[in-house]
Order: sequence, then structure tokens, then C-alpha cells
Amino acid sequence: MKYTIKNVAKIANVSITTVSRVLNGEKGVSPKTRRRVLNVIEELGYSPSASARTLKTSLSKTIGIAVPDTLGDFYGEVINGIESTATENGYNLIVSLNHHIIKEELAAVNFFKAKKVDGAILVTTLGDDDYVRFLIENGFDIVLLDRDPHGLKVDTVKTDNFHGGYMATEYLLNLGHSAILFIQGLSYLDSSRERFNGYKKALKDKGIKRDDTFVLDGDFTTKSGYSAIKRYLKGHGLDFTAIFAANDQMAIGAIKALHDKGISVPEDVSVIGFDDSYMAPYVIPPLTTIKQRREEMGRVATELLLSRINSRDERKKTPRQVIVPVDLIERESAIPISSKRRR
Amino acid sequence: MKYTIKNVAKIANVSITTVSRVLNGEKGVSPKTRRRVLNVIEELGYSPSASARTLKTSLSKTIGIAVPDTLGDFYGEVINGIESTATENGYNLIVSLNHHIIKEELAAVNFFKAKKVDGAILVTTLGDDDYVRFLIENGFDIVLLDRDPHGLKVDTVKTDNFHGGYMATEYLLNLGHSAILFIQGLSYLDSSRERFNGYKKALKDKGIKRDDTFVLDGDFTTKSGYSAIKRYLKGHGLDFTAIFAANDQMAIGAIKALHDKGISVPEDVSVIGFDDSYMAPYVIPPLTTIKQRREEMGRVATELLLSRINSRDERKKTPRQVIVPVDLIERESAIPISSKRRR
DNA sequence: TTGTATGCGTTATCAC
DNA sequence: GTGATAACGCATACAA
Repeated sequence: MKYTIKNVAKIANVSITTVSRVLNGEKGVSPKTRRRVLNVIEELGYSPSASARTLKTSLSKTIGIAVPDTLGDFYGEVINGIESTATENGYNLIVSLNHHIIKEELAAVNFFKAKKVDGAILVTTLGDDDYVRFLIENGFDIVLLDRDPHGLKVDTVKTDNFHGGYMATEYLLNLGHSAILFIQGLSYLDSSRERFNGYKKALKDKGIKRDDTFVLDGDFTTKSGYSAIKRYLKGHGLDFTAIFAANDQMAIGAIKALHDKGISVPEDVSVIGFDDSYMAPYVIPPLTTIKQRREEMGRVATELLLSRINSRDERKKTPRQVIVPVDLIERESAIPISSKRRR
Repeated sequence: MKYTIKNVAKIANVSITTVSRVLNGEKGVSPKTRRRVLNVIEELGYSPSASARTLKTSLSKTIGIAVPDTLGDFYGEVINGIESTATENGYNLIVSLNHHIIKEELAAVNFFKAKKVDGAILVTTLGDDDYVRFLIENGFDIVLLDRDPHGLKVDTVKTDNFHGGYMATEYLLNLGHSAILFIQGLSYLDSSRERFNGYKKALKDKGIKRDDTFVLDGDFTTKSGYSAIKRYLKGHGLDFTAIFAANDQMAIGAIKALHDKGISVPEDVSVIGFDDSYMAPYVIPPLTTIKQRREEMGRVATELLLSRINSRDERKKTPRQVIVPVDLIERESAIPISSKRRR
């Protein structure tokens, strides 16, 4: 029931070489024979064995992607961007989830190696840089997404987190707020840290001295945003007028925590998020946020990777860092401070 | 830089057969030799070529999963369940997204075939049954997730959609509601249809005659839930007291649409969703919903598949249909009708 | 306990 | 324009 090139050859009355030529669209086959072969292939529903091909050519037409998980809008959309670009170019995807666990990341590497992927995209990986270096030394073309190069010679694609953090904070500042809470995400991630840096810089530029107690821990989940604010309120009461959360999910959690205490958004407290997730427009009130072009990041990363894979040039192109711009999406969760003062 | 079994053999001063034995953990190798070989493997960072292995054994230790996309909570969690179970059992994952497009589903089939996956899990596929049949005839072990067998001899895993729909509706009914809107999801999906059937049955059992205008179209997106209610309100005004949405996202969209018209949830209108998505507890008001065990579905499907793959038995086990139970999660978006009557 | 030889399904090299 | 054949890296039947 499983046909091989040999079967096709026999039935079409040609050599396997000819079949192979047809398969790969090479010239040097008469239109007539080509037709015949194609017919047999169609009839049999034959498809060539990828493993035999890979074994022979050491090219798999496959790219590996390592991603923490598939939860939340971010990774899902990034994957979509990667997948469609890959597919358009005839490449397939092998996905490895690592659940934010370094050991599993390492497993992915061996997996990719064994599968002979032509290249890999590492999304938000946290492993130390040795891990990335290892991959490079093993001759893999790779690109890092949502992660800094840390001095390594790799292509990277990331959101302009710093500027996004700056914009968000500046926006609140211009609205008249100065007591602005920041809920950070996983603090060991570059993206979270840079948003934080943007926050700090914006405050500094306005000459506002930063209060360390205004920086709350979160982990990018809605729950963590909720808990952070709930805890803060219990400890400090309402001594702030605005919140900048490092992503929308935490912002939504924060709004809920405020709501539970009878504090209204945006009348009492303005909130701004980061991502522009699907839910943002439907939150009550609709969430003002920094839009991150997630799918585009996936696309760009894939294009970078494929261009690298297909570069015959031995002295590979120098590493490229692309920074995807962000936009401020104004909705209703942040308003001027003057319009409240209800406390 | 790329090592083969031959390199390992030479350096360890043994035959490739011995290396192969070590690799596969077979007995019949002296502890001493095994050690030595293992050391060389470690040193070289050698990992066996999956393609050569697959070519030889026609076993890839890989399962393919075809899924519409990775957006929203549902697919993400299902994939997580599949992935962890697969990994635990030494299987790897090849993911194919089809964006709800039949043609791309078909492409996935060929992909799986070429990659010689040992089995496949098809999630929410919509292709006609021939497509599934084709896969079966080609000797693939497959299991369908979130899809009915439609008379085919395949394992399936699905949520108890009918009962879930029934429970949700009954719950509203018991709260005193009788004018209950239903927002359906993609109507060609089994899951959406069954939730609808549950809704109809519950109404019927209570002797309430169903109003066709009470059934609104949606596509499982938040936006579609929002639009559906907005449109309905414009056409009919507020002639209902409750809404059952076929998933949480649409429920959230619906709440927003009501809110925009100054209609309060749950005081004026009760809303119930389906899924128990991550966002459900953080919506304002927290969403009452039917919990779907997404990750478990992924786990079960994978276990089913692996057991089938590993069944030496030629006359394969008869098809199994597992229905994963649902739970009603009471939160605050649905309340008794008596406590309002504010209109 | 260890090794030799064959073949899996392709592509590539060379001949015709 | 077409075909025979070696090789890719591994697992395995068979020897030793």
C-alpha cells in the first residue's frame, strides 16, 4: 500500500532516474514521458519519502521552532506568522514546546539535530547563551525571536520593547499621572526588562523620581496581574493613579482587582497594557495598549531564516537585528487625571 | 562537524552494530564496551540521524497533528496536552496548521505521509470524510479530536457538547429565564451543532417553544459575539433576559455589546459561556460557563493514538469514542430572573 | 559478546 | 532524452 519510486518507475515503464527527474522538475525529460510519469504518480497517490530524501541530500525542507508554550495570544500568532511564511516557501514546521523549562529546551536542540532541520527559530528562549552557541557551532542557521543576541552572532527579531514601554509611560505622564505602577512580566526575559527600562526612562525624562515600591512582580498571566494589584492595595492602599502592565493579560487582571475593591477604571485609575491582544477591545473599559505586531514578527523571523538558509555564500551574511515597531492604541482605559480627583 | 555512527564506531574501536546496540539500549553488550561507546557519543555530541532510522525502520517516533490554528485557549491547551503526553512517551510532534481551509488540510495529509508519521491526531477538521478515510486506508493510525466519527472506524475524543449545552440552558431555565438567546459558533462544526442541540432539548424538556430568531450566528470569535448581539439589539430590542454563547469569547463579546447599550450583566441580562477560558474569571462580571477539559482531551487523544500505534495486533482494536465530561462553573454572570425586573 | 553485509528510498554521477 | 549504479546513515539477519 506504500509505493516507492521504484513502483512508479516500473508502472510508467521508465527508470527511477527519470521519475526522480520528474519529481524534482528537472529538465531533460520529454513532455510525453513526463506526462506519463505524472499520471502514474497521481494514480498511485505516491509521495516521495522525506526521510530518504533527507538522508540523501541532508536537506529536510523543514524548520524547527522552539517556543515556551502555545498559550495566550502572543505565541499563537507568532507561530501563525512563522507557519504561513514557511509554508509559502515550501518549508514545513517541527514544533517543540519547552514550557519555560531549560532542560526541555535542550532536548529540543537534539531533536532538531536528529531531524536535520534546515534551520531553527528560537522564541523567547531562556537557556544560557551556550545553548544558542552550541546550535550555531553545529552549523545550524538560527534566528532568535523575542530575545536579545547577547553578543552572539545571530539574527534576532524583536518588538521595540523599550520604546513601547517609554510610549506607554509617557502617555500616562502626559495625561497628568505621576504615580504610575508598573507590573512587570517574567523579569528574566529581555522583553519584560526592556519595557521596564522604557518606563524608567520616561519617568526620568519628566524629572519624576521613581518609587521602587511602584514596581510589582508578575509573570504575564492574568492571575498574576490580579494578585499583584490586590496585594498592593492591601499593603499601600490607593496611592497611585495609573498602572502600566507589561502585557494586556496582566492589565486585565489588574482591572479586575481594582473593580473588586470598588475602584473604577478609568475614573479612579488609568490602565495601559502591552500587546493589543484580541481581548483588548472587549474589556470593560476597552483597553488602551501598546500594539505588538506578533504575526509580523513570525514572518520576519522566517524570512530572515530562509534567506540565511538559502545563502550559498560561505562567509555568511553578518547578523541582522530587526526591531519591529510598536503603536499606541488609544482606547478607553486611560484618561486625563484632571477628570477625576474623586479621592 | 556532523558525526555518524561510523565515526563513533571507529573512535570507540567497535563495529557500528555495537554502537547501534548501545544506541537502542539492547542487551548483549558488555558493560565496559557500552561505557566506552557512550563516552564517545557524549564527547562527539553525536545524535543519530532520524531520517536514516526512519528510512530503515519506517517508524518515525513522530506523530502529526493537524489543527486549524493556534489561536484562542482551546487549541493551545489541546496542543499542550498532546505534546506533553507525546514527549513523555518519546514521541515528537509535527504540527500542521490549516487555517480552517480544506485544501490546506489535504496538504497536511501528504505532509504526514511524506514524513512517515506513526500516527496523526486531527483536531476539528472539517474536510469531508473521504479525507479521513484516505488516511485510514493509507494505513495511518489516527484519532479525531473535537470531531465526530461520522460512521468511520476511528477513535474519537470529544467534549460532551450536547450535555454541556443542555446544562447551560437548563441552568438559565432554572434561574427563571425563558427568553434565552443562543449564539452559535461555526455552524458546520460538530461541537457547535451539539451545543445547539443541547440548548434545544433543554427548552423542549421544559416545554418552552423555541423561537428561531433567538438563534444568532457567530464564529467563535469575540468580535462575532459582539456583532451578533449588537445587531440583534438593533433589530429586536431587549426582548430576552439571558444569553447562552457557544464559547466564552463570544460571551465576552456579547457582554461588551450589552454594556455599550447600557444593559447590565447580570442585572438585566444573564450570560453563560462555554469553555472556561483563562479569561473567564477576570471578566466583569466573572463569567459563568461550562468547563471543557481541553488539556485532558489532548492527553486522552494521544494515549488512544499511542496505544493503537503500539498494538501489534493486526485486527486492530475496535474504534473507541471517548466523551470527556463537562462541568458547570458558577460565577457571577448569571443570576435568577426575579432579582431584576428593572425594565 | 561482537562483527559483516544487506537494504531502506532517494538523489547524483556517470554512461549511453 | 534516458538509464544503471553508488551512496546517504542506520538497523538487522546472520556469522563468528
